[in-house]
Amino acid sequence: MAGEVRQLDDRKLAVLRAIVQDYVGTEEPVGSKALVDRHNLGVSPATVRNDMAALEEEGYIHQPHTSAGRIPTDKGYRLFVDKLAEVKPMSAPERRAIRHFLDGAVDLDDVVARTVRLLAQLTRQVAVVQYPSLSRSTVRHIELVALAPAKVMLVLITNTGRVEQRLVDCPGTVGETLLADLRARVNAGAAGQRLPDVPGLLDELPALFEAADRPTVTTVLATLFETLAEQSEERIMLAGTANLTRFGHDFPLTIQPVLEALEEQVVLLRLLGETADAGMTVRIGREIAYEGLNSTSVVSVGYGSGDESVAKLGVIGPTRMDYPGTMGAVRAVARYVGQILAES
Amino acid sequence: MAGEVRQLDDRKLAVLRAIVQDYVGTEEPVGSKALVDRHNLGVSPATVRNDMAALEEEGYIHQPHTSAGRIPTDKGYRLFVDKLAEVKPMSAPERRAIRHFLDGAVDLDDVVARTVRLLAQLTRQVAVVQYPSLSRSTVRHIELVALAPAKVMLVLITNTGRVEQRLVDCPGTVGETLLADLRARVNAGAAGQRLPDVPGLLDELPALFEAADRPTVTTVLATLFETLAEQSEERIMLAGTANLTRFGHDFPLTIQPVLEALEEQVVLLRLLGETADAGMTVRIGREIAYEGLNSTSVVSVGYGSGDESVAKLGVIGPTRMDYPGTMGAVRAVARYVGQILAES
DNA sequence: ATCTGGCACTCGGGCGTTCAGAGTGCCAAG
DNA sequence: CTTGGCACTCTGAACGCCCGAGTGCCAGAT
Repeated sequence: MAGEVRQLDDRKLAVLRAIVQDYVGTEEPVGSKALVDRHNLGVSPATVRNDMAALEEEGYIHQPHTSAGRIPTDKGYRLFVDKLAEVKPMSAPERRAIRHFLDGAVDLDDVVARTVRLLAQLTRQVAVVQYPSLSRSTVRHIELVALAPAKVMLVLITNTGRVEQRLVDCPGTVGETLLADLRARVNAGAAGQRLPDVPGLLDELPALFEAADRPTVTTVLATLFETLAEQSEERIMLAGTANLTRFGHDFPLTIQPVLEALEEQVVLLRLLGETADAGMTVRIGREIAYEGLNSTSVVSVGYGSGDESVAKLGVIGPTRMDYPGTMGAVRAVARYVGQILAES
Repeated sequence: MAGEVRQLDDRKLAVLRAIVQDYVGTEEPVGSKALVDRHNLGVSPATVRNDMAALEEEGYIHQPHTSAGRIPTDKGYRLFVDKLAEVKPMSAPERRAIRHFLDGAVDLDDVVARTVRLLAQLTRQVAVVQYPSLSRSTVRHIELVALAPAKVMLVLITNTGRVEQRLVDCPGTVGETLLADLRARVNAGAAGQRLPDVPGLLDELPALFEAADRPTVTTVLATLFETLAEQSEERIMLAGTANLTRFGHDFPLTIQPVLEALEEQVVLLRLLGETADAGMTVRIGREIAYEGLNSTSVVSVGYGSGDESVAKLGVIGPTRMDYPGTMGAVRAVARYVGQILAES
């Protein structure tokens, strides 16, 4: 275990930290002289050069050309994030601003919309917020509405305030009494339950109805289960794409695949889905499975109304990002959204 | 009236048309020689040069530098769109592809999502689709659900399949009978009516209830009217932002304000809102009120299930776009979406 | 009156050269 | 192990050059 890290004494780590900080600030390769000038390392440039050579040897930094400064590699950022950086807490005014900004929300859509904008603004990067997921939330109410003799509108309302509706084509005419009966029984069985648990709880239901009504009951239930299970309905919202213009100098090349990725809800969902349930997840450059995002980093975290997370949110930016600041913003926003959800 | 146009005989118009077409194709200023080579105009480059000088005099084209080719101005594109170009119909295979692509949609969200992606793909530009607007559609059903003694969930279902929900805090406990009564009366009065008409039709309603119930009734109705009126809930969906990378050579400058504009739902809504109700609207460059989009053009059109439009959709691209093709795609997509909506 | 070929002129952009500055690696001395 | 010194490398900006595309204008042809 000590094998690889043995090489890196404290000063080398300090040098790496300084390189990351400077590079993030200036966006330019950083040389030995600039380093000792801007951080008081207490040693000479020559010494720093030796350390840099060692760091490069180990693959933490790299120089674009001979006689240019050094740039951190993905591995360098990784070490920085894991060992060298602290999450930077938001300042009190910032926290107040966050709270104030989120407090005006009127419904779930609005909460998510405000959150994603806020996050984009705070981090000056691209923000992604997943809607509170169906699978984690519970049923608040299920409504059945007769629209036509053989058409029923199914409306599912969750505790997170989300509403899903489906049109059900029934095999035959549906009487109002049957509908009322079904509605009562479905709600009795499902209300307050977690969505994935509902099918198991209701599978005896058709047996309680008269044979003639059973086809209708099973049809409605099938649609309900479908709605419950439907992963594809997981929605996300994003904001801050204009911040992509600050990505780098070599423009169109970097930005195009990212824009493409951002349009693929599936990609974003998988991205957020890989977030660890507890704690913050940071993925850097090549660590990201999706190719188009290989030159970006993703900072994501779960948020939720209680102590468990119902959805994820995060930020996508260049690997050269301010990790402590970004992580601080992401964590703070996630907390406040959680509180807002808990209150409503 | 003939005053200004007298200058432009048929050949000059043909030259303008050729310039637009070539410039759109090559993205480079087009000179007199290239023009006669690629279009058989039957005259010499020198003649074309004279015509170009005249066109420039009139402000239809402009040259970036002495001794460069000509580029159409906004005014030139305007003339091209109004007088020189035909909407290019989709080919039969294209139409089939459109239909096929849209036919799989399962609900309104899906229809809109598919439409916007399709449009972005067809035009290789940024597509915008507005959800069928509340104000144009009619009430299919209004559902009231008691969630807690003094909390009622209001669900509004429109004929376009859209569902809006609101939580209502009532001044006192709400009995199930009252709720059922209210539900019946509200639906009796509102079902099938256009949304903006509903408040007028229901304003006598509180008088029909007992005095004790009236506060509850008015509260619920107020929320309902709010929901009906709420313009801010008009939603849009967009796709194809990755196509922005093909905008031009002078990158970040052009793209940033556009990305910013695209994130402002308000801007996009106003943009679509300015679309004429009938026919297609093309706005070019400076004609667009919003500054950030001054170097883009917008092609938009209304779509709807019947003969009247319930919402708008459109495409945003560089002023140098293939107008006939874009207009053809926009028109075709709008038609098919209308049909899909009518069927469902 | 209109078109055309010819001609002189302009200007942008590509290309090679030069030059300064930043940064390095290495070495020998502290 | 650190440090100052030194020679070396390489990029990128600046400069000048020239080619070619394109123009405007004019005089002659139709």
